[in-house]
Amino acid sequence: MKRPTIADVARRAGVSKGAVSYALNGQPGVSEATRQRIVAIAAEIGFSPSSAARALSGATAEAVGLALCRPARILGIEPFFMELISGVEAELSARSYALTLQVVADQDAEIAVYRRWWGERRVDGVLVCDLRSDDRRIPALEQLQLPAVVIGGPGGTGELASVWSDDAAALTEAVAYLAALGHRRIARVGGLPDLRHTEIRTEAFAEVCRRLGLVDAVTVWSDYSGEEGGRATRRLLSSAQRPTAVIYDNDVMAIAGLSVAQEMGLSVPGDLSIVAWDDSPLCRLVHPPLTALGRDIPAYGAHAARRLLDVIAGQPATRVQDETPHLTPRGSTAPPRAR
Amino acid sequence: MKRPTIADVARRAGVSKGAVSYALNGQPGVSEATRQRIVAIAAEIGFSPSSAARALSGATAEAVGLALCRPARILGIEPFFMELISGVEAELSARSYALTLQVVADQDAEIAVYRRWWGERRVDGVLVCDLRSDDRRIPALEQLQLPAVVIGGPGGTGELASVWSDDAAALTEAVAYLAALGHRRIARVGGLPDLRHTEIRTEAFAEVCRRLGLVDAVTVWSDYSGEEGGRATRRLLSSAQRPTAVIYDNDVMAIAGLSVAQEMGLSVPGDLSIVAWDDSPLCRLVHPPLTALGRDIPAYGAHAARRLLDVIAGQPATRVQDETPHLTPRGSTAPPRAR
DNA sequence: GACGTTGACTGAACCGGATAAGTGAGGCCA
DNA sequence: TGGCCTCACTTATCCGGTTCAGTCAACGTC
Repeated sequence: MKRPTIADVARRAGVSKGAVSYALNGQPGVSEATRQRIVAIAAEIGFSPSSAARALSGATAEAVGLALCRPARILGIEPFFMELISGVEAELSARSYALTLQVVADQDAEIAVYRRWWGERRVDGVLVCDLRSDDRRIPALEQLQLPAVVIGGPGGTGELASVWSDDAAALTEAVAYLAALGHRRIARVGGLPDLRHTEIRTEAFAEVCRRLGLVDAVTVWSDYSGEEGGRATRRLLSSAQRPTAVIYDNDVMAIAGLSVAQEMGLSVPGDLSIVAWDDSPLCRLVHPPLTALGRDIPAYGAHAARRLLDVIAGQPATRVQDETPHLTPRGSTAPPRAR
Repeated sequence: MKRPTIADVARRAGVSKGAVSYALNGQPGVSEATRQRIVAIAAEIGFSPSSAARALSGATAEAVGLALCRPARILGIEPFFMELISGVEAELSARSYALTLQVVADQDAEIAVYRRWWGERRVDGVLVCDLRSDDRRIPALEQLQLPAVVIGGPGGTGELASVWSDDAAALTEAVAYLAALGHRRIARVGGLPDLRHTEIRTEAFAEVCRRLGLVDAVTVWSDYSGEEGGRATRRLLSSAQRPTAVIYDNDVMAIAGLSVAQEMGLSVPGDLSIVAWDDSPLCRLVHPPLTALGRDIPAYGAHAARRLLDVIAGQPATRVQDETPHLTPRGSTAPPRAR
């Protein structure tokens, strides 16, 4: 089917292309009667302006990009990204912006994608996930002058705009809660150690444990996968002075940990309390349901998308704080059993 | 930063825009020496052709669209879509096609998105998920003449190209396996009843149960969420003649079902065998690990993407079969305990 | 040496919009 | 009645590529 162009609308309305453009974009320069006639004709023949042509003259692509740097296996199982995308998308499509997605293998590939997208004028800006400590993408984006919003921080985002949540406060709340229940040996299974938020959580964990006098506080690192989470748990629970509570950096590892504990004959929460980060519906699926640090991830994504549109519109690149994750106690935490 | 255009390259090379275009696209019309000089200059100043300008003259957007019609909550928790997207993306980015994503509320919104994308020339084709029985999107796409590949079937895809997997055979295999273990009362918790593949599985389930003489075969419907899956399981297990095995249409519901069974004091697999559809890593996280009908979902997505690019290139719209899901027995299935 | 052929390029048109500059009719005012 | 302004348009240009139709020099050919 031949797709109608602005010239088709103009011909049927008996006016020039320019008049049609003014009419459909709400610009002055046409009478109200003519505008309505043109709008009606456009609707009738199903005209929508070519985004390419519009981008070419208007210089705006009406699209933003999101590059994801995780293997398919982990992307699939972690609800985080899909929920984030849903939120981003809801905000974007409300303003008829498109979302362009790409999965990349590493940071260099990601930088190359940004460079290409910007060169091709395919996107007006990008959202940056998985902020790392000393992240090479930040200077690259600054150099390109590609509008961007970093999802993560605080800190390490250079001159770029960012949206961050206070993971340190959330972790502190979780540790304080466990300590109040009577736990003295708390361990943590962290995510990828070079992610900035892992670093932040690790520091906060050390700090609060020191403050509360919890001496055996140990952090082990993992890669967010269930396999690794399970292995880390097995290692922790096999040690001489095994912890009475474990905090996991995502829900998938927490579920794997729960499974390992039960397999080793430990009762949860009797022998071991478990706290998960990222309160997805998964946490309520297992038995006992997991105490979790949750937040509204689609809202987080929507927030970031909104900020990106602001930055694209020329507003200053600020660092704004999103909701702090809050603890939802469920069946997986209880006072430690006296031994 | 000012982004370089073809004119910048032409100026520095001392040739016309046309020559640059020929050189970079491997067209005849420039000498090999000049071509190499132009390519070197383009690389040096970091030129990548504007996708908008190219789309405007070449009439191809170098992008394909994917609209997802599920609430954020379910999109997030089901690994299926994210894995599918990874696979699609891998195939597309290898040919430097972009993927444009949109989450929609319902079929009408989805049709409107297709209409807009096509009108705006934003995409060259689309992938269609979640095929329904008597799907309104099919005639709409046919009418638009928008290149499309339906992920689903067989049947109900009209004149459109499709990639499908033989769910009926897979379900038959699972039932036969349970029957061989000695199960006589097998139930099934299905997904959304108006999805085509739910229908196909339901028919296959009825058929194989009839053939094997399993009279109490009952199917209940759900919405793929853990809550609903758990509720359905509770209902099934509370009935007078409770089943000794349940087949779930996705892994999330299976995990919820496992949890409900254990909560009701039933042992899995002693009192109840469980089979999950979609063998994501989740199935190996829980205890006991779930017997599952799995397949390579990223490969499925890649396959569909490849077909879409073929259709865009003008090849005939065929219906091709992908891998049939295969059963991986794990700890959640065993012969029924004699009562 | 006149003629056709080929190769290597240039110039210009075109894609479909946005938009600045120009035009002509009508109204207002002195 | 002439001059000026505003309104409602039209015309022309531009965005950055692709591509077709020339142009022009070098070459081979009889």
